[in-house]
Amino acid sequence: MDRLRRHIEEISPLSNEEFDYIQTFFIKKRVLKNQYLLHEGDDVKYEFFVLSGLYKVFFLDESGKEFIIQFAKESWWMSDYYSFYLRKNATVFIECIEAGEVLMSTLEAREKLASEFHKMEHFQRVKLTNGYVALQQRIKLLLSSTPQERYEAFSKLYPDLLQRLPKKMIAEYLGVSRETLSRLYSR
Amino acid sequence: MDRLRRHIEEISPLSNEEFDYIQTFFIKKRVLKNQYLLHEGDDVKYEFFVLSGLYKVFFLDESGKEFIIQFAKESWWMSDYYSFYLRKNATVFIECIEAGEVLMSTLEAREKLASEFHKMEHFQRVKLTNGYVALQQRIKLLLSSTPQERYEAFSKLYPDLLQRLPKKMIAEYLGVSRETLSRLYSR
DNA sequence: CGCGCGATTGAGTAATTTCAAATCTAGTGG
DNA sequence: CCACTAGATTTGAAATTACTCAATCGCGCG
Repeated sequence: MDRLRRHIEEISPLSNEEFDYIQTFFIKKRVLKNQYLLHEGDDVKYEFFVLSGLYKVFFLDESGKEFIIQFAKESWWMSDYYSFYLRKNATVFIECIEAGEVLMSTLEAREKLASEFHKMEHFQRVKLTNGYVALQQRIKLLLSSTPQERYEAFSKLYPDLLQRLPKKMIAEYLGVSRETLSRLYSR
Repeated sequence: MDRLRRHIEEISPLSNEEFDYIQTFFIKKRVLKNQYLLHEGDDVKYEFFVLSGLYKVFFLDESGKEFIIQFAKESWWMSDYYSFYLRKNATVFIECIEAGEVLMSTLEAREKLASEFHKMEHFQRVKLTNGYVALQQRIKLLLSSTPQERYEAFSKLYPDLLQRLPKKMIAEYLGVSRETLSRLYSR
């Protein structure tokens, strides 16, 4: 829980009482390697805050090919946000790559915290702002760059994930086949 | 200004006094066809709220090829958000496609409104949430779909823009060449 | 030592891009 | 009203690029 507190306080400092209360909206869960936190078709009851471990959010096209929407490491949030906010069934999977622990919380919890504490609404707004900007950067890359440039951008942005992830998954995140990615190194 | 009020009140109802105050943070500007609201390299002083007209946010790669990040029509917001929030120089252009009017406001204004009114912070958070989800949907499309599917998704999502935009620009938004897009129709 | 998984390599194929030319369209001025 | 121009769209053909499929390699683990 301490990680959550530090994470929120980077943006909105909290009193002990406040954090004690906020805490009650989260449930801790241990997650094993290869375990699914969310499966296509499920109700999306929760979003997750990563305490430890590594996870991927991905989907499959009709032919079964896999595409990774996001990775999530320590102090990152993840869910199928489209379905979470719109209360639809999940269109994506969340799978654990490295075992660890997550905090789970519901949409009701998120909204209640935001409405009761201006601070928390602010925190969420700042996080979403950063997320929005990051997604727009990724769109720019997907639109305009070669596999080579995508890989370089990824390496610069997430040098740690480069170490922790099989290349196959990086390829699925970049939108390139693993063979093409592999051939980049040889040049 | 009325459009702005209605837009905010879809999410956060306001008293007349509140809106009168909020209004003071915006400056109205007339924009002519082909006029630039933002040019690569500029300070990004403002974000824009579209009262009328149609605009595109785009960038150029090294070879001068154009890619469109977003369109903006009535009641949409636009800026180079990366540079706006991080106070960097613009990496994109904003150009007017159909003449109209916009409201301009600064980062200071946005932050001040958010901190003074929980309501406005909430409004911004909701907008950002929707934006985040929309960008994630676009990423899914860019990763996994053929030009055909992208075009169909665009048509379903923005049937009105399909009418108002030259196909060339739609191609630049979808990340396909205009020739490829053109060949889709003939089938 | 051998199995299994991920990564690499090779060859052929499919799809899109690029470049060039032709066609079409809307707006302008005579 | 017509001719003209600029821009957009379409079409054709060649070139490029990444993909697919298959086979091989490399390494860690039982």
